[in-house]
Amino acid sequence: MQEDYNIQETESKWQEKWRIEKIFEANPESGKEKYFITIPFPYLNGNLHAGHTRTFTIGDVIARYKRMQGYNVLYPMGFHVTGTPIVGLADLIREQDPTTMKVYTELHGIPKNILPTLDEPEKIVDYFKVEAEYAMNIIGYSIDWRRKFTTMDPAFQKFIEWQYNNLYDKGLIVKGSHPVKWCPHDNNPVEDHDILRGEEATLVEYTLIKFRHKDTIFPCATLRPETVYGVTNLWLNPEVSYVKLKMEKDELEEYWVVSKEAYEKLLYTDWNVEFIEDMNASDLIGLKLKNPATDNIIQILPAPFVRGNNGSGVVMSVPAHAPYDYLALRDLAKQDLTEYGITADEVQNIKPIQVIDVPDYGEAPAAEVVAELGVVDQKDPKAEEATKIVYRREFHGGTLKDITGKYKGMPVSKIKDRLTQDFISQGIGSIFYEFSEPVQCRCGTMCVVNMVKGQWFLNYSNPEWKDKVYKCLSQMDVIPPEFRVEFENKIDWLKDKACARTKGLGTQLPCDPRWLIESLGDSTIYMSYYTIANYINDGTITPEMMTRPFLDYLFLDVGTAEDAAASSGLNADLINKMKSEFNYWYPVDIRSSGKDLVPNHLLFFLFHHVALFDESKWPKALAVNGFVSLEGQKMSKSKGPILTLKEAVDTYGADVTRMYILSAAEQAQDADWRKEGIESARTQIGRFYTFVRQVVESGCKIPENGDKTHIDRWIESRIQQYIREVNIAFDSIHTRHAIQNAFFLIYNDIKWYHRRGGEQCLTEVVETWTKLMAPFTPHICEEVWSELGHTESIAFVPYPTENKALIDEAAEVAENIIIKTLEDVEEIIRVAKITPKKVYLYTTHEWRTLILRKAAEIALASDEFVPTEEIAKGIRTDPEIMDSAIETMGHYVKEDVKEKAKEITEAVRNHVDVKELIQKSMADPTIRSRGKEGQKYVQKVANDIRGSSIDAVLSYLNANVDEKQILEEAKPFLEKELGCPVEIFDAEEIDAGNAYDPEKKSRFAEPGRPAIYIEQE
RNA sequence: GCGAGGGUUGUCGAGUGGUCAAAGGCGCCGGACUUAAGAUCCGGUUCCGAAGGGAUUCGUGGGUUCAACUCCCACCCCUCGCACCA
Repeated sequence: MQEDYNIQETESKWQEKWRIEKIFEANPESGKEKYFITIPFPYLNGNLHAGHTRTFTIGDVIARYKRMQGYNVLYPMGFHVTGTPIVGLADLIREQDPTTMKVYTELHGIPKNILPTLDEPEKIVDYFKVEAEYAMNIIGYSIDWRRKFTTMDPAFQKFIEWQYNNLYDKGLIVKGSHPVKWCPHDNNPVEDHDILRGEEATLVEYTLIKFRHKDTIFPCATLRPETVYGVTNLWLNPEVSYVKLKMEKDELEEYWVVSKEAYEKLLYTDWNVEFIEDMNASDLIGLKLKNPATDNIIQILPAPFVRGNNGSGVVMSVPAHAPYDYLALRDLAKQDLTEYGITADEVQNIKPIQVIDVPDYGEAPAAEVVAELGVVDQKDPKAEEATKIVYRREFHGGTLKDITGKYKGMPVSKIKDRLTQDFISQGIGSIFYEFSEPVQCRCGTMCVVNMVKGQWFLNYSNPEWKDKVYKCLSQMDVIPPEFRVEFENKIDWLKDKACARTKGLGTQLPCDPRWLIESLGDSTIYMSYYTIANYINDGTITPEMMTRPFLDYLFLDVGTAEDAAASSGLNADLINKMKSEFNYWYPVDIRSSGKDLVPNHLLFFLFHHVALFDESKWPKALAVNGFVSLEGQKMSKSKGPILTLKEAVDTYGADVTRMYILSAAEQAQDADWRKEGIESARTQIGRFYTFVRQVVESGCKIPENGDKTHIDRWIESRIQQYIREVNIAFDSIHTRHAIQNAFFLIYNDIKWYHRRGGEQCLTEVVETWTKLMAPFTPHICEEVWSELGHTESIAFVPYPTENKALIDEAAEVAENIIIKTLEDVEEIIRVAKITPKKVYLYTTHEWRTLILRKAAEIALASDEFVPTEEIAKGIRTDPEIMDSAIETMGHYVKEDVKEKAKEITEAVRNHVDVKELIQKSMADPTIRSRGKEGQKYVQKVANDIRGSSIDAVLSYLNANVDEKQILEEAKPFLEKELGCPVEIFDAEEIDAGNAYDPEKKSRFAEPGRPAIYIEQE
């Protein structure tokens, strides 16, 4: 073996071997179970970076693990190039934009003489696809490269056309309007990088409720449409300018009164707006109108807190639930309103109308919170706080009251969309969008929300479509499981999505070729394309052959092979062969991705699969991983900082990079890439190699007829635990936990084994260790594996599984006694600051073990006894508890579980109570003869068992170790470690007076814990 | 604001009711080895302690329990997403 492990040389050696032997080119094999794993293909507007490294490495490690488990694994890769960023990058390069030139030469590592030549999108794609493939090879990904493609390949575009034709025919592509951030000056949508101020702004959807006075509508914008049932009056601000407008949409023609600012905003909605006249607020205040939800007659009152630039400038007053309204009414009751023709009675007679039931509040939550906080009036800053509190409480805990009719009992948090839709269909509501904060374009103009009309949409809001997606999701594994609710929320949240563009690279929309298909359409079902991409790349299939009958037959089993053959010109047998390959690989077994893609790629992946494919082809599992930052800083492709995959591998090597990125954080968490961390990973790899080299050179092997020693049995037992943990961790993609067990913990035990003089299991243990690490660090493991005398690639060697026959509880209990005893002696030496001349160990009296046994017996004899770790399981499977849990719902579940847990715990405790233990113990003459000493120990045992799990006690008793013997066996080791002689006495020798025990330490001996006396120099 | 995740010992992070002063890595300190450095190995790393012990800790404040890092309530803080951008 090499004296020092040469990373670069060894890694490229194995990569070359893998490539030449084509071991990762996956073809269907009948009788062998397949595993199809995909990760989202990278977008090629830069080099692969640390974020890609993490996601792709997770995919590769799973692929390698599954391969070692015996699956036929397909791990393919393609390149995403559609959309605007690549076009934008080409523009920036052509313009020699300084930031871009700097970032792409210095951080993306593009040579200075090459970058300026990448001035067209196609050149950028051609450059980066080569770079990306190179990078993925030098890090050792086990990809089947015969299946690569880019989304601008003509054949792939035919595939996308086919997808959209099918979606269109199913009625899932529709025309409609949607709101965008818009600059009135540029007369264009503003993208995020065009925004000067308000980048964080989001579109807020208000419900507009139409209050009517004769033929004039006063539309109120609200985020809480349910409160319309509690409206007592409307508010207008006498200081604000109002206008009357003629509003037209579809067949509708209405007259609205809104603030002047609202008028400006309405111009960009899908209404036709015609200015009629200016209105004077004073003339409007006092008017009576009808609440469209309740038909109550209410009045318009003056309010200074109403802002013209917020919503429509017309505000509903809900004093029961809105502190401002409550306060304003209270303030108003003291004022003279005769100038508006409003009598004092009219104001004073207004009573809050409760709409929402909230726990802990009565009829008027707003009034209660106002009183609680001591808010003085509507100008008091505390009014804002009161509003927040009421809002939060009502939103989370509130339900609707009888007054809302058919909505009675519904939670406030769920009602908004339904109510808005119902109001719209009844002609009393509308939707109105507004920014969450002002947005200013780079040109200086304030932006508006513009409703773009006549746009093509994917009809994601379609309830039947959503239901199928829910169904699909419910049958899938989601890893980690917390993300399931995230997916459910996003499915719920998803509305129709514009799917056509005019800019960027892309495929023409077949139903309307003036448009390009939005680029996310490429990343929905392309995994199916991988299953035939090798035939496209080798020229068997040309783009012209990608006809609809062919693809329908191939992927959807629609039509016949003959039709498919006739339209494509392909041989029918060949078509059937491809079809069987597709059927072999599909569905996708797992799709693993960064969490940023949850609300888009991953969601659309599900939508498009359920829309097009048969249920048997729906994906099986989703895995989601966190981001990567660099030394605490967020990465940015276009501005930096960024660390490319290639740079990482060039500096540290593939194995180190792989191991580091997967051990830096657990899957769902964000990882921070730190130089310090990866450098330590590098030394770990070196340590691994050095250790294995020593083992190989020493040639230790279990002798044919050799008996295993205690320490051999111990290491074999320990290794089984790590094997089990690693497998469990793999199945839930806990890569960090897997590496902890497969590398660090195992290594620490191997060191201990070595230190204890173990050697005959070393080769066996090191082989297991190598196999466990092979998915993470495949190059060094291949190298070591061949050094260990194997000729086959480790990539297909069966992954270790737990061998229960090798678990040896007695060996572990015995070894723990030795470890603990050594630690105790060392601690005494340290604390007492003594230099030991000789160490004496005294094992315990049999009668103490007897007491321990009696305590355990008492506990175990009880019918109610449940070992601690079983308690939780027992509760979860108790049908009575589950029933009541389902009935009571929510947090009450936990109360029940808690009660039950208490009962069980109580039972265990009561059954090893002191009294019973004393009685049973004292019935035994051996113990009784010990008198007070015996009683004292009974007390202690009862206490210990009560205060902790008795599992440890049980395993000690089960192991039934001879302490004297195991200590004698470890004596040479202890003497070596302590650097002085060690002598061990058992209780019989002590009783017989044959033990040296000048300080009577032997009486402190307990089961599993020998007493210690250290003689000083 | 809404949704999701998270706040643990110098640091990165395990840990979901008892065996927890709390795994493992890193850093730091000390020792062994070495001509030396690195690597490697051993020990320590909250505080106190001349015998294996004790005290105080896990965002903040309350609560439940014989027992809480772990359960409940309230609050504070951090990260991500909120749409036509991939």
